[in-house]
Amino acid sequence: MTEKYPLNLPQTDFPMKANSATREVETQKFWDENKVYEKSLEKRKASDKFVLHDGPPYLSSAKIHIGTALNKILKDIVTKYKAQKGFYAPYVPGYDSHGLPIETAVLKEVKGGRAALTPVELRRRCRDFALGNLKGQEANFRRLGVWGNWAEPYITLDKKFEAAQIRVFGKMATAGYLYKGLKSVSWCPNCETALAEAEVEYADHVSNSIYVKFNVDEGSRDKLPAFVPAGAEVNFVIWTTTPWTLPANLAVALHPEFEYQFLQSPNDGVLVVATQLKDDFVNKVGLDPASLKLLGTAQGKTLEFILTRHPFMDRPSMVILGEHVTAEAGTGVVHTAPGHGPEDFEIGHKYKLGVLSPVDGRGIFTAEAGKFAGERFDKSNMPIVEYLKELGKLMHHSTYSHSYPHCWRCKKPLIFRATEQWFASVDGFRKEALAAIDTVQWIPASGRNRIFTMVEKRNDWCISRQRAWGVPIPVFYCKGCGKYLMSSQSIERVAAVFAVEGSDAWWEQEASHFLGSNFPCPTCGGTEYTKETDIMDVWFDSGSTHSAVLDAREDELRGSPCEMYLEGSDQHRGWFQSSLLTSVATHNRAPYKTVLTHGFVVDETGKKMSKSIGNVVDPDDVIKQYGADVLRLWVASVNYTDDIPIGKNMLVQLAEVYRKLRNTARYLLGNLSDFDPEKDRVPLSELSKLDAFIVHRLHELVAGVTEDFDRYEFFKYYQLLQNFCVVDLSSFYFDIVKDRLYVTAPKSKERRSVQTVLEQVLQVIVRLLVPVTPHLAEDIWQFTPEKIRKASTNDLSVLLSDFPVPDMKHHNQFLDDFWTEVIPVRNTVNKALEQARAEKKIGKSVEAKVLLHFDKPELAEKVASLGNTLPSIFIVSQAEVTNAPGSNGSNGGNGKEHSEAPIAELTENGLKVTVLKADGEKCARCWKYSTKVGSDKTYTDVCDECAEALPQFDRK
RNA sequence: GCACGAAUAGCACAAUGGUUGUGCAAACGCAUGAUAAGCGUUCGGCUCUAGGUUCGAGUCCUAGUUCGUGCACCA
Repeated sequence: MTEKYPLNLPQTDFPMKANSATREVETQKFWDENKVYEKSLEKRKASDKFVLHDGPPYLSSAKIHIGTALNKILKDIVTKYKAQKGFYAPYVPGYDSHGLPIETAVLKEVKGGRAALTPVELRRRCRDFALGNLKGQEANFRRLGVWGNWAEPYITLDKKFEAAQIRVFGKMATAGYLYKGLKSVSWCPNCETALAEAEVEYADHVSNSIYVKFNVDEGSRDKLPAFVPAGAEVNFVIWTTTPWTLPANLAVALHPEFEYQFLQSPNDGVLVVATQLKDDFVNKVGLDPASLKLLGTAQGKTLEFILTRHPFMDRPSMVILGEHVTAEAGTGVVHTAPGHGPEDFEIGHKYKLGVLSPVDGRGIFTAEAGKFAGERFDKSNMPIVEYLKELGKLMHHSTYSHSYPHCWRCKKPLIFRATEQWFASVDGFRKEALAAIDTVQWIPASGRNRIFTMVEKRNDWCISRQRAWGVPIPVFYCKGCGKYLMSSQSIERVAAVFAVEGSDAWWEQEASHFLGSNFPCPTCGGTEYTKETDIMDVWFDSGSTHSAVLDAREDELRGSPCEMYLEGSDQHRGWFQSSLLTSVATHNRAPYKTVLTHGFVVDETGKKMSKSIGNVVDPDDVIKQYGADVLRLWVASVNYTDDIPIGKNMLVQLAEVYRKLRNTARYLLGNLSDFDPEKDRVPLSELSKLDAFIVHRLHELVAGVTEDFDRYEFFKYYQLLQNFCVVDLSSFYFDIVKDRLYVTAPKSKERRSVQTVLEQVLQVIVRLLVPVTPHLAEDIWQFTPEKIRKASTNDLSVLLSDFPVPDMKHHNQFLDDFWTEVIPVRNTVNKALEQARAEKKIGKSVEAKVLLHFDKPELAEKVASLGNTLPSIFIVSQAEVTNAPGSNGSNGGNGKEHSEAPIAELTENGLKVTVLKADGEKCARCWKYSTKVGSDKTYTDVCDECAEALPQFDRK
């Protein structure tokens, strides 16, 4: 194009295209090399702290998934914002490195399994595996733009961490909160270990449903009601969905208050079932109701102590009473196996039935199971059913779908198994824990009830695991008397060794290595010990971070309690709870002041993500295609308290918004290339109504987003910021002001006024972008002219800058009201112009002149008050208010009567807009139409304004 | 099964009990001096359903549906 006349076109090297794949990585390198995170801490080290304590992600995989990315990004948004607000806001990332899933994953690769390795070898492999995954996860996290102390993360396998954890255990032990006991616990036969409640999840499962007859023993005949005929065969009928637990059966339970019917059947003798369940039973089993004769009824409690014969084991099974028997399903006669159910265990204890648990750790029947010995529990369901059938004890067999407990790690069905385990007695400090919950701010507030009811109802915490990869339970057994040793001194000795040698020492060294040769047993005085072989539940590891990290790194993290824990809502039963319990047990306080939770990531249709459906979004792919900032923008755009959707469609839109933000910045930078704030700023009081309005809107924006960030409602920030950029700036202010920027003399006050506003906008926006899109913010900052950077803080990195503070002196209610009325006028004018355009009467709006006639004189006056700036508001060449006092010809019109006919007319909301062809000729420079074109002697094809401006341009 | 939460345009989010809105997307157009940009117009909603309170309900109440989360599960 011919550069005939000079213009002030935008000048900037800030690229329109983000090129995120390389540019973001460069930016991150810049932050690393310049130690921006460390500098931010240094700058704030004397300030109030805001410590967000990282919940450690589990190191079972080297790649993070989208939910983990979301979590880390949320944390980073919070810490970056708090740092900008002037807080000392360190972030120490952590990793959860022990535990069953890692051990299982490692063993999968070992030929010969567990037996092929010594515990120490196995542990070394687990360690390598975990640390390898750590590398991968760290790279993933850093690529997200998350800042923090990556050089010194915390890792639960760290020696000092382990020592601290042992000391937490010690404090709980000496407080009397830990004990060893025989209980029926959830057991994963696949993982060969006990599980805590938090590790159990329910999933649909198809079980065998069987009805089995328990024949009354001859010896108990006299205990039966009198109406039972002598010599009759009497059968209590139980229902169960786990045939494999029958070998462990020791009793049948009735409800003491239920009424039981004695039914004479044609082929099965006298059947005993609860009255309430009789119809259901008859129906399910397929008996003919007419063939049954009711002999009489008896209350459950009258039938206690009757002995029945176990259907296939040579022993009696006694009738006992229990309140846990329900009338919801089955027969009201409950098969009771104390070794395989918590309720059965308790009732068994009451009746002194003993505990029979004929299943080993791998789920294989032991010799106690008789003919089923050697069989895996789940493989023996059918053989047992077949056997019952053979014996004539089976009344009915079908399948039954219900939800059933599964191991949340390996996803396989669990069993209940009575074993000796270590427990933390939640009862011992439940009251304190509940009180501590109410000292915490839960966001959203429903989290409080969630954890409260969980803690209120939870049973003792089973903290022992029969595995190798973890921190050992630091307990010794006296060889002399067999009693266990768990004193503050003995535990401290373990901690001291671990701090130096790590917990491998437990497997490498003898007990004397810890206790010395003269540590007398408090019971018998013996000095020879063996070591406990169980390790601690990993939840105890991560539950100890408040001590092992917050307290242990007090210089850096200022100790427990910290300001915030921020995790997915599943952690109410996980980390939030384990941390709370250990913190309350040792310090009688919560380890956090605020707990913020988010929901789970789902696909765009609201479905859970799963590999089998193939709707999984990989954060890596998003970053490759769009960059980390777009992913971060996604995090900021959604209301994370509920399910959080993500998908292709959303990402495309987010990328658009990102581009809009980027181009907004590019416009600002381009038009500020020649602006020196020190010399060129125009005082606020001298700005036009339009310019001052944008400053006002900017102030409103800052006030709004500050509130949003303080409430952690980032999606509101996202909306506000986007609306400001699109509605206030791009389609309104930028569009209007372009002409002034490009056309007026470089140093003219009109142009400097706009630049004054643009500079303010830039200074604010670039800072508002920091928490969510730090790469973009930094990119903008690095392309900001030196003079403008100097005008604020001239920080090396924008991440070191302060968050803008809303400034009331920029608030202007008058202008707010004014433009609230005038902007709709502009919209109406746009519609009228569009009519003319649709009829091909005009192309650009500057080809038009508009006449405005208002029903309301006040509004006419208001609009007319914009004076000669009125045409620019509509981006037309001339605009007149025809019914405002004194408006005649003063608004860019030529004062003549309009000779041409209107090319479009529109009446709307009390405003009539008439569109005419613009008066005069097109100015060769500013492209507006003017009757003054040609009036200048030097510049013969331009308008008067251009002619006036041109001499002020430097000749090139 | 119980509890809690949610449901507004294709998508993301708004709306002190008072005319359902913003952006994106889509369609059409303008422009070509923010240019792999920009602007305009248009389209798009029985605010999940059914009742109720109210002068007036997206909003409050009741019941239900769907989704989600948590808890409990049948021995």
